[in-house]
Amino acid sequence: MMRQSQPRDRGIPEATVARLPLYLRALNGMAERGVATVSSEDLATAAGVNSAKLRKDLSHLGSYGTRGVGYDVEYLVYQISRELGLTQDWAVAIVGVGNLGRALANYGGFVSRGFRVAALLDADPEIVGDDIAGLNVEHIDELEAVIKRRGVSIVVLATPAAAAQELCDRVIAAGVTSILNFAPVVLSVPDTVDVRKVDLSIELQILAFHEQRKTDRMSGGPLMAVDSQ
Amino acid sequence: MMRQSQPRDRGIPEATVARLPLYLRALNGMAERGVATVSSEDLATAAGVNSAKLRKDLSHLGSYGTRGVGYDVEYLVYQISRELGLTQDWAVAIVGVGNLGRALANYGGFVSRGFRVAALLDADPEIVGDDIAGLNVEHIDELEAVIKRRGVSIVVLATPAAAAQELCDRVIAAGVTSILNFAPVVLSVPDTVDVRKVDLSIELQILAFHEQRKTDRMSGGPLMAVDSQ
DNA sequence: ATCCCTTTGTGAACCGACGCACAAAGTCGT
DNA sequence: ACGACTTTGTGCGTCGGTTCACAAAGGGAT
Repeated sequence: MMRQSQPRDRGIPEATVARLPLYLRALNGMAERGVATVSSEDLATAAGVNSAKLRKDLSHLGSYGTRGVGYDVEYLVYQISRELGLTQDWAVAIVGVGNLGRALANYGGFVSRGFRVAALLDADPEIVGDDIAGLNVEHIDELEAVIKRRGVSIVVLATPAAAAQELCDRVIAAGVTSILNFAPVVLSVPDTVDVRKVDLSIELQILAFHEQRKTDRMSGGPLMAVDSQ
Repeated sequence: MMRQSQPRDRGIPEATVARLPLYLRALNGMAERGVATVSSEDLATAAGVNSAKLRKDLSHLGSYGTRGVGYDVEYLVYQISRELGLTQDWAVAIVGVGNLGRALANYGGFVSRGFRVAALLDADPEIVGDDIAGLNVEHIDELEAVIKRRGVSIVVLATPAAAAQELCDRVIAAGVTSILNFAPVVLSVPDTVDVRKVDLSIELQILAFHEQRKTDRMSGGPLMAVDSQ
C-alpha cells in the first residue's frame, strides 16, 4: 500500500471522529500555554485516553508527527480543525427558547470555535421579540425564511417533546441536514439527515443503574439474590 | 444452560443499559395511551432500534414476554424501572447555577421519574440565597454538609471549566460516586467513580464534520482530491 | 558518520456489539 | 384437542473498535 502526499482515507471511524474534538481542546490548551510539541503519551493523558488509541486516531488523518519527537501542537490543531470543518463558519439556529434554549444561546463554548448562533426562534408570543445574548427572538413562522436567509446549516432543537417532530420535519424540509436534539423524543428522519441526541434524563438513568449496582454490592454479597427490593 | 426463576445475569452490556431508558420512555407513552401489550417489533420502532436488538436487550433482564403475544407494557415498565434503579428516589445536587444550572433545575424531565433535585449550590454571592424552581441556592462552602445531610448520591456539575476539577474532587471526597459533567474538561477521578459527560461543543463539532463531508461530496466528486481548501 | 535513544505508525489478536435467521414456545380459532 | 399462526429468545457469523507490542524512523550526542 503506497500513498502519495496525504490522501487521508475518506473513511475516518466514527469513534475517532467523536474523539477529535477532545484532542483539539487539549491541544488548544497547550497552545495557549506555549507548548510547541507534544508526545502521544502526554496528549493522550490530557485527553483522558490511551496513547495507542490516540496514535491510531491521528494516523487516520495522515502522518503528522515526528518519530522520536512527537507532534507539533500548532500544526496538529490546524489539521484537526480542518478535518472537523472548523476552519469555516457554521451558522446555527436555536429552535425553542425556553430555559434550555436560553442557556445554550448564552453558552460561550461553541461561539468560540467555528460556530455562530445566527437565529433564535420560538412559538410563544411572550418570548418573540425579546433580546437574548444580543439576538432578537423571531417567530417560528419565520423558520424557513430565516434558515434560508442566514444560511443556517445546523439546527439545535430545544423545544418541548410534543413539538419536536413537527419542527424537525419543517427544518429538514427547509434543507437542513444536521440536527442537535435536546427534546426527549426519538426523531424520525430520512437517513440523509444526521441527528445527534442529548438527553439529560437518559444520562441520569444510566448513572442510577451503576449507582444502584454499587450500593447493592455493598449491602449484599456480589452473588446475592436481587428480589429483596 | 438452565435457569431458576429470574437469575438475571449480573452483567448487562453497557450498550444495553444505555438503551433501556429509551425503551422505558416508549413504554411509558404506551401505558398512558392505554396499550396493554406490545410486540418487540412495535416497541423497537417506537424506540428507534432494530427489533432483534430490542429482544436481545430485554433478554438480558430475564424472560419477560410471551411468545405469540409480546410484552405486557405495565410489567415491562416495572422491570426496566427496577433494573435501572428508578423504584427508589435519587437525590441530585446541581453544582453551579449559571444559565445551564438554572435550566436543569427547571427541567421537569428528570424530576418526573426517580430523580429529585435536592440542592442547588453556587459560589457567586449574587446568586446564593435566590430561589430557583422552589429551591434555595446555597453557598458552595456548604457542599459537603449538604451532600451528607440530604443524602445526595448523584451530582450534576454545571460549573465553568476552570472550577470543575476542584469541585469534582470535593464532591468525591464527600462520598459521591456518580457525576454528570457539563463542564468542557476531562475530569480525572478514581475508577470507583462514574462520570458521564455531556458536551454541547463536541456534539456540534461531530455534526460539523459530517456536514462538511456532505457538502464536499456535492461540490466535488466522491473521489476528488481534498487539498483544494 | 555512527550509534543509541525516543517516539511514531501499524500489524495482529482480542473483545464487545449487531443483526440475521430460525427453532422453541405459546395463543387462538375451529 | 389439535393445527396453524404469531412472536419470542438466541446461536452464530460479521464487523468495528481497542489494545498490545514491535519494527521503522527520526534526533542528538560523541
